[in-house]
Amino acid sequence: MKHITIKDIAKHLNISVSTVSRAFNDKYDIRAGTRDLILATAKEMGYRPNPIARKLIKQQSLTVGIVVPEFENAFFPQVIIGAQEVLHKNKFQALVMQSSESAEMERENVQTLVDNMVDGLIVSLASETENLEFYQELIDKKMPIVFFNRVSEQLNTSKVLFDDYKWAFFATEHLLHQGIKNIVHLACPQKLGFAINRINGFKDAHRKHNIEPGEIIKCGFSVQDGERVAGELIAKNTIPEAIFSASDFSAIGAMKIFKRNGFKIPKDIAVVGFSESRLANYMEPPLTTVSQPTVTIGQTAAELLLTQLNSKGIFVPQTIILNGNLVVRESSMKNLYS
Amino acid sequence: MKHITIKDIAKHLNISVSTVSRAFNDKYDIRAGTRDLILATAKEMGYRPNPIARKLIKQQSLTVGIVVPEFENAFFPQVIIGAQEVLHKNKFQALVMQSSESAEMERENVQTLVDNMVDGLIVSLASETENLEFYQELIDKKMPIVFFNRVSEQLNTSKVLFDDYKWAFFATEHLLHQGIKNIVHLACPQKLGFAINRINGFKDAHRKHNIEPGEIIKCGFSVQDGERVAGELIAKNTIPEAIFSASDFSAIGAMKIFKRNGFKIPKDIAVVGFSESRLANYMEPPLTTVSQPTVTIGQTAAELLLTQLNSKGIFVPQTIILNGNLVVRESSMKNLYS
DNA sequence: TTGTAGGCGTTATCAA
DNA sequence: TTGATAACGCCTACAA
Repeated sequence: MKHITIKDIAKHLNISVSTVSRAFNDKYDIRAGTRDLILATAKEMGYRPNPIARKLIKQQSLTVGIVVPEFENAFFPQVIIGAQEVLHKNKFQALVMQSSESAEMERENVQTLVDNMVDGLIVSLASETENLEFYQELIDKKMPIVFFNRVSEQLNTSKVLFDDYKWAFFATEHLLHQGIKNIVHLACPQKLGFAINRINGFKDAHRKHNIEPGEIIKCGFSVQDGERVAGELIAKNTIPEAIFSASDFSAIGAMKIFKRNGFKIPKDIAVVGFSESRLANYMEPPLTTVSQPTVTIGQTAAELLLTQLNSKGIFVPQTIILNGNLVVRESSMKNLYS
Repeated sequence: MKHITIKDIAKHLNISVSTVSRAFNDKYDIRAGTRDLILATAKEMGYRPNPIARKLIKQQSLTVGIVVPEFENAFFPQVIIGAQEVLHKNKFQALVMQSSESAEMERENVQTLVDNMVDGLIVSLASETENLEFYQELIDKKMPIVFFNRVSEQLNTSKVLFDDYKWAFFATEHLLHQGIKNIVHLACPQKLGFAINRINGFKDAHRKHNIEPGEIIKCGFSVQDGERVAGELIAKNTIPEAIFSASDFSAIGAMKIFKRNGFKIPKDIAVVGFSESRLANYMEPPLTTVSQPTVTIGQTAAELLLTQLNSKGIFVPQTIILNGNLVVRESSMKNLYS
């Protein structure tokens, strides 16, 4: 495809390319008349400045790379929308890449973005693999990076996090307050930094109420994982009074199996999920879950990155911990029926 | 961030930049020894070819732009994953942009991608607005574009479509076969090309069985739209024996309201959705729906685009219509209970 | 206020 | 087989 260039306009108007260039960069001296003429004919000829050429010469791209482990679930797309919104307002463009939960693909993606001269990166780690040196090297080379949600303690950058401890605590307490004493926790893979925070929240809520915490079962993120665990509990005949799951999907899977085996939710087993999924509100019964401020996470990450980009010189990484809320629905309201 | 360049290597090795360049482009004559030396030191120095500079001189970017109206739902992300897979195998990179269902933003996105010298575009229209001339101009300028899912008949390009007519027909027939005679269709916004195909499938299935089609109600894509319509049906006391909805979400909303008002699904009202959402299988009862081959749609679109990119010279646009299947679940099996 | 010329990191055409 | 050199489209001293 043929692109109109600054040269075409210069030739057409019989002036020099630098004058044309100046018309598109206000900061230079140029007669208003000629500028208007240039702008007008440029528009007429369908000229658009070539960002590629600009990137090359300015050594900055006005582009930010966003790398997420997946965008199959609602969480990351919403974060991306938040980030894009802020970036767009600040004349920045977002390049989005997803890593399909693969550390290798994540590395490739980041590399591609760096090669393409992004000015900064917003990243959520696919997993806590050893490729941290790779990030450390980038950071050493002064590449601004903001991590969110899935971060590493070892990397000294700005971060946007959710207060997993607190909301796991509250979610657990919400069950304890109803007099429930036997809660099983379906925990996320421990590789993910927040898993331990959710576990600690679960434990400490019990401690506060002087109740022995129930079993903590390792469990994946998926519906299938929840189904499997519920199946095992039924097989062992160790049915808890409540389930607090670190993911909505495993909660939903567990709920499905329990219901299929004749248990009533929440009467026999109360269920609380985590990380408000689109499904939660349409479950039977609707699922109580912790809602994270997804869009705000994205906005905040973008803002932190822009701050860093604008701070010529010294910059101190910040960690921002965002708040959420517990969306109480029927699945956890045991005393409705008591 | 400082990038190592071809010059740094040339200086380091005391050779010319052209020799270094050649080492990275096999097709040129270069002594194996020097090439290996260059490649080795390049690696050591952390050099990576700058794709930006390459794009500029080669006038091709090995990059494809993908523009979708949204990626909140599962559909588009899956299509994107399919497209990325094929592109990646062919050394192409995908730049993904979403338009939040806004024609204006879509135009901006496409423009940005074109400015960034993408070699081609894969697009699903946000809506059937008048900005079609914009696309027509691009097509006239020889920009390869493949549309999918939401397309326009006016644009003569390759397209990837789903056989909406056929599957609406089958879905309707699945209800009629059970002896259901009074089916209401919740139709998509007519602006979307496939809405009319689904409506025609619905009508023709009735025609085949010599049954008068039930009411066709205009309805949006969302859960709320389905809730509203169900509410209206209840208010008017015109409860159908079945609902065939052109979207899973409106089906789910309708189901929710019907259930809340004491109707049993599928006993009182059978429900069929469209476009397999992640929720469908976890509804109560699980929702019967038409499943589209999302990943294949993306793969096919990418393949069509690559074909066009490789076809130096004459190229004839193709339209590929993909097949799906009806996932029958409990929500539509009325005769289970009769 | 405008033009000339050099350069951003590559590739490609010539000579050598 | 290698090296100068001119592009690609744009920006920006410096000169005019």
